[in-house]
Amino acid sequence: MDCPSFLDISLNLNTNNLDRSFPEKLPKKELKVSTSADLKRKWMVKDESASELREELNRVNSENKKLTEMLATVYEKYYALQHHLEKLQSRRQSPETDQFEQPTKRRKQDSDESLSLPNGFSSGKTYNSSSNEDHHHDPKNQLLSCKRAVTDSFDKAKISTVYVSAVCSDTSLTVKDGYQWRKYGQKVTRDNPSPRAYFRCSFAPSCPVKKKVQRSAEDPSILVATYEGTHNHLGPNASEGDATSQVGSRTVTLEMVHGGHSLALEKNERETMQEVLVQQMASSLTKDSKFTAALAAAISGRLMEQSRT
DNA sequence: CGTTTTTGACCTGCGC
DNA sequence: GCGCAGGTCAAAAACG
Repeated sequence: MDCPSFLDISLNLNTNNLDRSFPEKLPKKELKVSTSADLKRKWMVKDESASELREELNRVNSENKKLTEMLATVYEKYYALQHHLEKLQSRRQSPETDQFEQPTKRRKQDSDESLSLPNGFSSGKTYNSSSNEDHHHDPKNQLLSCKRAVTDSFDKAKISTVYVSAVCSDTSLTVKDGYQWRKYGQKVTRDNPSPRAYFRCSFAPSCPVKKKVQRSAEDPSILVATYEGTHNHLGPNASEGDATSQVGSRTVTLEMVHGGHSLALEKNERETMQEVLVQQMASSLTKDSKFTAALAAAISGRLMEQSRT
């Protein structure tokens, strides 16, 4: 899958411009130093360091290229996932072709859910999109946040569902959203081999919010978190629940445009996505002790060289 | 030792 | 009324 043109995924380090500047400057200096043997020796040292710098720039350039390729791969995977969801959405709209439809009896509540995407991907019932959770879940933090509006006036608990990508091998069933949760139960449900975990906000009983987390039966790499209720206390700790921490845990989230059955991203969301990816890469690099050590060594080495000349 | 997680038992609501 | 399935409780275990 090609990256769309609106996404400039190259990491512009301006190394090419620097590289081009060297040949222009060098000859001028060489003319001057040719009159003095000492200056000539000095210049030869500088020339060596210039070639070193060129090598360094070449190395950085190739690294830049690799990073660009990595970023392209990330985009590729993202769009594949998006396409997959789009397919599921279209299946939902044509129930006669819904291969996931459960022939057996279901509870009324579940039947509502089965009207839409299979395996709890969405709900035929519409839910309120203005719940507190939705405000707390920054678009950056959510892979897919399917918002729904409550039509049932008796349902005072606002419900929202969030889809989060997760590592398949990770069986913890935890969705980092900044809040602290206490697990109070786990159950294996009939239509999904993976267990469903039940969480209460750790501020309970003063905070009534509950959360259910279960792997999607369709795609085990996706965790489906269902939030019920509204937090009646201050929001999550920024250091815990902000976009950076989510990025760090390899969770990339986006809002899904639900009303028009379209998965097309709004322009600002694309920019957000781009920012998130750049942050992710920067975060990965700064967390890599080898990289930072090498960078520090290179910088200090260069400073030492300059101080000597 | 206090807090959190696990897990089997129990409760509740729905369909037949 | 019965059986099934989801949701909750609470004692025990695990953890820091």
